[in-house]
Amino acid sequence: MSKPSKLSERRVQAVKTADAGAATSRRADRSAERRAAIVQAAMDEFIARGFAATRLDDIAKRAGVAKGTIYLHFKDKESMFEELIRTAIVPFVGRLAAPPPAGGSVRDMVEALARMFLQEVAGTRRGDLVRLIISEGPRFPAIADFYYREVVSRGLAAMRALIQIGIVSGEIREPKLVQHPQLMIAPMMVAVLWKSLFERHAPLDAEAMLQTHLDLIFGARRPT
Amino acid sequence: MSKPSKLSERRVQAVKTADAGAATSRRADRSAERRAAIVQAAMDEFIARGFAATRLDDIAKRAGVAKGTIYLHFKDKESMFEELIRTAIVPFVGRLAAPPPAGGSVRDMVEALARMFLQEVAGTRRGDLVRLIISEGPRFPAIADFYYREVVSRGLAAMRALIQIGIVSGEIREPKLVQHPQLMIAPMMVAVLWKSLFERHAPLDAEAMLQTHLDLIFGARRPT
DNA sequence: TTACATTGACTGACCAGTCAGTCATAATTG
DNA sequence: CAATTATGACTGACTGGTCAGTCAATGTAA
Repeated sequence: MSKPSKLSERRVQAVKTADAGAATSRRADRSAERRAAIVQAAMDEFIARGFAATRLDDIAKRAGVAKGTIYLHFKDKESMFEELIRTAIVPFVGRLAAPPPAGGSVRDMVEALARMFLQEVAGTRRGDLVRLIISEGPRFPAIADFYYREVVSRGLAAMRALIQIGIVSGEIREPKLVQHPQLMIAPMMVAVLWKSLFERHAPLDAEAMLQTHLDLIFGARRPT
Repeated sequence: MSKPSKLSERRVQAVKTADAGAATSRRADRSAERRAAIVQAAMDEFIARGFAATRLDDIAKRAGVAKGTIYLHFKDKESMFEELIRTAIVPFVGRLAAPPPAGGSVRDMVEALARMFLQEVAGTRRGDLVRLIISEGPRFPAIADFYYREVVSRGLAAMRALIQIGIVSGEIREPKLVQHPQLMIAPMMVAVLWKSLFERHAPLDAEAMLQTHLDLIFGARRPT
């Protein structure tokens, strides 16, 4: 690149005058906005049509941008798709690791996690994202790998830890459960797919199903 | 490919001899064979690549047939896909309805069903078919409808009936389960998807998981 | 020979990716 | 500060390749 000697001063000035502290020029702002629009539009299109059937022209139109602009931000359709999904997953990983909502009982903790999941994933765009990953996973091993590493294995590990605690404390009677944390997650998975595929055939009360599931694992709640 | 002049005589003879009486001409036979080859090839390609990314040229090549031949059997790519999936599902529906393997306990019946499912679906081409339906369902509502009507609703109804019996007989303690037969199926679903997506990251012992699942619902087995 | 099945070259629509040109903005100069 | 020049983000018409679907020619059974 070239000498950024005076440039930096200018920038600093602009910052001092115009904006609330971030060191961004107008151009960079606009560029970032556009990138965000493209990401949003691409997400919608890929979810609606899948990778192969999605046209970059449609993404561009939806983002209010010329097709060429897409190629200023992404190498090609394929890497755009992969980067997109990675980007969408990352913030969710934070959620998984961050809040160990230390309620009293293991059941309460599991319930809180599961509710959060149902709330924020099932029946939302994120749910469709899960379906998209299931769809395209085999053809994009990089994505399947990433998803396994960042979400599945972590999620299962967290669940396994909770189960372990539950077994030690006596809340969970079935010790083999620790070997199959997938069993804890399975109904949530089914809920996500159901909402995405069959909701209009037969609406699913995921909350009620969750309660029944928890009753199976922790024993039915004593009616207070 | 050279002149098969005598070959035809041969064939006719073969038919007269070997054929078990069905009134099929040589032509009809060949046509049926070809159709079967196309169906097989198309299934493989669609499973491997999804609808949009599958090329009819590839299907034709794999089936050992010219592309035009496909259009003698199917109207176009789309209806071919739909018909294909319908055809693949139908025989499986028979299985669902047919064998009420009247073992003694409900647990044994559920276990038999689940094992059959794991054996014949998880980790096989049929499992990939399930994944394919999940993938393309939203873009082929006709297929999602068909699948819901013929497989999902029937499967759940059958499971619900079993659960009802289990509750009445006291084998199942949780009465709410009858409202959520999906809970019975969920681990099987997860097993199918797991095999298809994550088997190479972490192999899943679906049989063991099933046992744990059944123990959760029916209570742990008394060690004999 | 007739009637039907099969073929594969061909067509036209479609679409990912390119690039020469435009123009708002940033930097420099007076 | 205004005038001038440089930059690079952005555009969209264009290209080359791909692929669903067609059909005239050819092969095969009846």
